[in-house]
Amino acid sequence: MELYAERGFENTTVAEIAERGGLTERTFFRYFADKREVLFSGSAELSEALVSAIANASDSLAPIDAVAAGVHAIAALLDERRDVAFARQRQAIIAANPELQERELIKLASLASAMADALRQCGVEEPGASLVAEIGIAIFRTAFDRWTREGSDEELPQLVHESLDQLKALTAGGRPLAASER
Amino acid sequence: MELYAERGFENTTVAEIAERGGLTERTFFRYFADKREVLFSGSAELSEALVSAIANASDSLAPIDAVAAGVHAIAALLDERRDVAFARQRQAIIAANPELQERELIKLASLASAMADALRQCGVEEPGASLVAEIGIAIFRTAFDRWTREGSDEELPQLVHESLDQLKALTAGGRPLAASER
DNA sequence: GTCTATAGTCCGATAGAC
DNA sequence: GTCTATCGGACTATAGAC
Repeated sequence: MELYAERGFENTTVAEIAERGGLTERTFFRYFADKREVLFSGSAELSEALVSAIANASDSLAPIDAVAAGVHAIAALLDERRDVAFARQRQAIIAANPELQERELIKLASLASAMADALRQCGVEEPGASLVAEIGIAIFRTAFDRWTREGSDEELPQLVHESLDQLKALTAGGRPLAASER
Repeated sequence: MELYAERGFENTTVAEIAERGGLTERTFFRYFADKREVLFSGSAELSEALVSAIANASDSLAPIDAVAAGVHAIAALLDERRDVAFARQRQAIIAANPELQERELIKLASLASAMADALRQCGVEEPGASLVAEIGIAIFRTAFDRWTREGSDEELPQLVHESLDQLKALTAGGRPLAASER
């Protein structure tokens, strides 16, 4: 994090990271599959929190609300685990580099996939499970973006709640499409 | 495509691609930023179709239906441009390699971003514009996945329509969450 | 821990199109 | 004469094989 923040991700070599950490280059690659992965090591924990929250959600909840419970679990974890300043610095590093954005997106896709699995366990059928899981990620992304944006001082779980309400309003739909518009 | 399909993406060198194309390695890199980009060169065209469909959509449409019009435009383009067999082979190559999946995700994110811009032009406010754009991508992904899956013979625009209907049903929501469940 | 293939960049040369 | 396309070779860092 220090090196990436100081001189940027692509101007940092693995040799430099290893040196500052007091190990060899080879040992770095034993712990992290590649240079990007250092910034994403906490994602397995998020996935577990997400899945267990959905599994424990009442079956009487609509799928979208089960997803909301899962996203709230992630939000609570992030909100407590480390401060906003940390998340902001990390996001700034990622925003400055397309390779890191790619890695972030695939981590989020993996969260979506875990979420879809959990929903199927609760009896939600495909392709609904995958679809609503993607929507869960969209809610999370929107809330997280606002959380890390300078100037916002709301707490993450609250922002998640707001995004969910917005989603419900936005997807309510207006008049149906005429055939010519499809 | 041929080489990637024959021996896999990571077992193909740029030198081999260049040789089969009758150019040098250096020239390959003039046209494509990296080895992955060859598979994603058509995405700018999709983005243009998406944006202009949204810009031309009636302002009386709800945001979600404007997005639906955009996604339908992409679907129509893909459905006409090349056959399903082509899309299937391409998807199989991508599915076999995480690096390619990363690239695909960032291309889709770029589509979402273009869609959010177009929605803001039509007067949709943030963060709603970004949120509903993400949802548009989720609809597209779901429909496209089913389209390229072996055994399905429905046309892409029809699958998009089905995914949209599903989404509306799924996000309708059940009972509201109690505070303890958030 | 050592060794190596390969992606991708930099600098520069050349040649044809308009 | 300017612009653009191809090419050559040297170079570095990543990442994988052993």
